This record gives sequence, C-alpha cells and structure tokens, in this order.
Amino acid sequence: MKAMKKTPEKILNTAFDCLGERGYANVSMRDIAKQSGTALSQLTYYFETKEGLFLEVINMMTDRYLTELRNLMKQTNSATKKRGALSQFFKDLAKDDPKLLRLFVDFTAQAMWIPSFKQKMEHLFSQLTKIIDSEIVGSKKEIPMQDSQEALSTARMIFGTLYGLTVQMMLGGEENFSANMFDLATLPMTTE
Amino acid sequence: MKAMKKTPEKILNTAFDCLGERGYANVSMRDIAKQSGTALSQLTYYFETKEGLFLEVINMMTDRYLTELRNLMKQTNSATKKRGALSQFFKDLAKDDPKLLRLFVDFTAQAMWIPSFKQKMEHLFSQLTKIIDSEIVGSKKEIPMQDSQEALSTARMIFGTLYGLTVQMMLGGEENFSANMFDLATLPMTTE
DNA sequence: GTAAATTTAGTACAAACGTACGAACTAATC
DNA sequence: GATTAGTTCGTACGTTTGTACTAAATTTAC
Repeated sequence: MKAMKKTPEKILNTAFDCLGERGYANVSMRDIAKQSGTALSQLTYYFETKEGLFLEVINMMTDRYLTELRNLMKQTNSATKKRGALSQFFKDLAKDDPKLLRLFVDFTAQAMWIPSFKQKMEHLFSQLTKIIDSEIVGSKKEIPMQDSQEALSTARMIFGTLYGLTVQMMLGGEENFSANMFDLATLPMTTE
Repeated sequence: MKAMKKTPEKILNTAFDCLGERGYANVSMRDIAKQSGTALSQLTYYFETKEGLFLEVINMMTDRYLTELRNLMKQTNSATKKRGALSQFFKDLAKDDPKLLRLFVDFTAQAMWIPSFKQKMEHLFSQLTKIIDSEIVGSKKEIPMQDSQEALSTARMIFGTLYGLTVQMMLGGEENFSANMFDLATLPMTTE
C-alpha cells in the first residue's frame, strides 16, 4: 500500500521541493503538477493562484524554521549554550536542509517585489529575531540594556550576521569558512 | 539637442533600472526595449541573449560597488575612520541608491540557480571582502591575526553582518533601526 | 440506492516569452 | 558615386505561461 497522501499536501510538498531546487523564477505550475503526479487544474482548485500556492509554501517554511529553532532553544538552559546552539543551527542548515535555506534566501529577494511575500517574510524575520531576543539577548540580565529596543537591535544584528554569513557560504562554498566563524557571529550579544 | 546616448548604453542603463525597480523575475526583454525606446531586436543584436544582457548588468553593478567603495576608502587614512565610512556606506545605500542595493540582493538569490550569475557574484563578494580585509582588518597590525586567512574570515563576517542588516532594513523599513546599528556591525574587527 | 457534493482529469485559451530573420536605412570606405 | 559594412526596425515563429472551463469520476449524505 502506497503512502497515499492528500492531494493538497502532495502539491505543497512538491512545490516546496521544486522551489528549493530550482528557485522561484524557474518553477512553473506545470512543473509542480507533473512532479507531484497531479493534474494541473488541481493546483488552482486548491490554491486558486500561483501566488496563493507559494504563500502557503512560505507558511510551511516559516513553520519549519520557527519550530525547529524553538525546539533547539528548549534543549538548553543557559544563554551561553543557547548562543552556541543558535550558531550551530545556521551552520548545519547548509548541510542538513539546503532546500530550506535556499528557499529562505530566494523568498527574501522576491519579497522586495511582491507585497504579499514581503508581508510573510517580514513576519518570519520578526519572529526569528524575537526568539533570539527573548531566549538569548533579553535573558542575559547581568548585562543591562538601555531598553528592550536596544536588545531587539542586538538580536537583529546577530541574526543579520548569521544570515549574511550563510549567504556567503552558499555562494562561495563552505571550504573557506573556518570552524568558529559562526560562533563569532553570535558574539556581539556578550562582552565576556 | 538631446542627450544622444549610444544604443548599447541606453539598453544597459534601462536594464539596470528595470531590474532595480521590478526584479529579475518580473522584467522581460520587451519591457527593457520599450522603456529604453529601442527595438526589441536591438537587445539581441548587442547582447545576444537575455542572460548575456543581464551579465553585463552585473558587471555594471560590480563596477559601481567597487569603485564607490574604493574611493570612499581613499578619503580616509586611519583604519578606524575607514571602519566608520564603511558602515556609513551601507547605511546610506538604502537611501541614496536603493536600486543598486535591490539589484545586489536579487542577483545574489538568482546566483543560486544560474551558474554564470553565480560566478559573477562570487567575484563581487570576494572583491568586497578583499577590500575590507586590506583596508581595515589587515591594516590593523596592532592586533595580530594568526594568519591572513583569519583576517579574511573577519572581513567576511563584517561584510556578512552589513549585508544581513541591509536586507532586514529593506524588508522591514528603516524606522526600527537605531542609528548606531551599522556601526556596531563593524565592531568585530576591533577589541577597543 | 439515489442524489448531492466534492474531487479529479483533460483541454482550451489568450497572453507573454525569448529568439530568429529579412528588409530598410545609415555610415563608412575606396 | 558605388559598394560594402554596420545598424535599426518590424514582424513572426514556436514555446511556455497562468488560469478557466467542462465533463467524468469519486465520495458523502440521506
């Protein structure tokens, strides 16, 4: 007996794969239909438009990122260990789930042109920085922040560094990246 | 008497504008032809293919970034001042030349899927980090680096932070970014 | 078991795409 | 001034695109 997934799920998962493999600009509705083994008209039946389908992919991606990161944060207690886990998370992503990573970068670019994408990606960015803030930066009470706004800025900078490093790594290959590079990226939040 | 630019230049400049305004996925050859006031067939006459045209746009973008940054670095002497100028450079870019910035981010994403784009963007990235390295990180002799590789890693991290912050700023608007944020981004290179 | 609702499949359509091609036009060379 | 080389333009070709639509098949409800 086959796996037998529901059609909408099959479509969504295939869309995720296609986008993570070939990118937004190079994936058509027919590609997804053929690769998922469903009829083309099923895509519009369940998701109305191409934009509608891809918005659901962004939702899927957002869920994966946030739950994965939240689970990771739960596994450790100290802010220092969480900091290490965070940098490890981004470092491993390129190996463990490159599709997820490429999707992230690609959708970030598309968010500049498509308003509905922008809204979704803003949400993802703000949630990610919020996690970094509350789990790591904000919890380090021994280092007094002027206000919560400054803590959020720090979280944004940490995330920015990780994001920027990740993009460089995807572009230039990982061989040029030293082992402690991503750890250094999370350093700004502490003065130790 | 009109400005009277050469046709290839007109096409190239218009392509630059279109891409910076609407993005790679939303710009067609016909768009560029119409907006530049030339015939569609002129584009293939001078640039052969769409990819060929866009590669020239990347070259153009690369030139602008590198010359602008190099000029900026020449204007100051101390590494500390250069550090300030660098962060200012990225901070201002969103206001002064948003098209250039959007082009950068968009092409970085496309580089994941199109090999010829990847090659060009790798070159730009490596040149940018090389400038940061030689002008700022490498010149700070008083802080001994284990080797030149570590210095380059530091440069990559600084650039990564600036890049990551810029992307966030473009996505979420600048209102949430405190004034000294970009300055902090260039901090990892010093311990002062 | 039949009727209604939902899901599937195939096809059709108009629009947009990159590229190719040939005829007109302009500039340069001798 | 004639001949060549270079440039411009319009058009047309073959694909591919997203979406719409209708009829068949399947599931659900009574």
